[in-house]
Amino acid sequence: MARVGLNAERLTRAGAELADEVGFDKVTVSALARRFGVKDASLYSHVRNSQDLKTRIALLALEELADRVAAALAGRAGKDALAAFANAYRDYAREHPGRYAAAQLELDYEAARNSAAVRHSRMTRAILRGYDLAEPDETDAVRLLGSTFHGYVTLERAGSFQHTPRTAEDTWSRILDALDALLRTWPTA
Amino acid sequence: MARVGLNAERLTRAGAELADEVGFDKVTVSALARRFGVKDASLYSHVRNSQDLKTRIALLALEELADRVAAALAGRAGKDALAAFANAYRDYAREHPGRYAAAQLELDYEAARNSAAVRHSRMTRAILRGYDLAEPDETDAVRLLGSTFHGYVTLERAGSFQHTPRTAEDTWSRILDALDALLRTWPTA
DNA sequence: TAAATAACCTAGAGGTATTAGGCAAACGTA
DNA sequence: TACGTTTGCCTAATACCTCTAGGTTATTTA
Repeated sequence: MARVGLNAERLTRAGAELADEVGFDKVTVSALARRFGVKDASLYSHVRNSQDLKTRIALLALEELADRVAAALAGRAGKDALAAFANAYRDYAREHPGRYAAAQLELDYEAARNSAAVRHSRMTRAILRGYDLAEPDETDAVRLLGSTFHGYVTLERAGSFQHTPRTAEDTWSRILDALDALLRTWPTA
Repeated sequence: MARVGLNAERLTRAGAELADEVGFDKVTVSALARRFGVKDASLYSHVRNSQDLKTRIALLALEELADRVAAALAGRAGKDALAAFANAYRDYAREHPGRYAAAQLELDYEAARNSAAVRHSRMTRAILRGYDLAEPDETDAVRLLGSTFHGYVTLERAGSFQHTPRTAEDTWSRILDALDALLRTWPTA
């Protein structure tokens, strides 16, 4: 029988594409096998199980996203860096909804520790260097930015901003202004 | 055969409990049938299908959450109202993780329009009355608050804030301070 | 080129979603 | 109270999806 040449990496990539096409929750071992023209059982030589496959897609998405953010951040500082970071994040979510959803998968401690999630938090901290915040304010600000960006992207994708004439685009840009202003005048405890 | 006395509402409530116990994504028709000691097929007289069941749970959660927020908001204004709103939101998510996840389900336009989601956005606007923002700033602020609170609660539940000694509690309270300050001095375009 | 390895297959068990059709309990009514 | 109707729950059956065990064959390597 002709061999297709499967391996964990090809499966992960194809799984990510599938996620963007039909939604991360609809990525199944069966659907992926179908896409390669092989039987379901054949995939189990390459990935441990369905959960393992999903985790791999999540890790791939985290890496890709971190790469993009890193590229966007290069050579920028202050509000410029803030906007570049935020836009890289939002654009990725819009271009790759399935992958973005995958990146939200809850990883266990060990997996998270070794994932690009670490790069993400380091890069967020890097942005804040332009704003001169001492600990624990910096940690609080990291969490604020992470929450706001993630929350915004999630709500936008869910269509929550479609009920008023104000575009998601315009609000986004004003929110970046507002966060920049906030970081420059971070209230002391 | 003894009748258990099922109906859509009891199923929805039990489904919500199940969601809190085992996670919203693990709420299945089978699991719910098991819980009532009946066959899977029996549930289909009361809910159209699995999707319908999940939507009902989502709508229930939205109502409950709106009720809580409304109660928390009563008689408060300004930062007091902001904190009450935010805490009601976060507390609900912590007490009812499954229901909170359900409330995030993407509803179609029609369902959203008739759901408590409308009350939510009205209440968010009510908070902002204490801050004197004109349109479109008010809409932008509504979106900022929604994004930040939702994002924070989601990331906290995912364990994203467990990797540093700073508690999620402390950061939360500082973020409320920061948002309050930001709303009071919202930057003009 | 024979042995070892790896890639894919068949078979099958078990779980979930859903439809169709049946029987019996509960209810309304004469 | 008996009778018909409604409706709650059941059985049966189809269709996917997940995953394991064990086999066959293509490819690699000694």
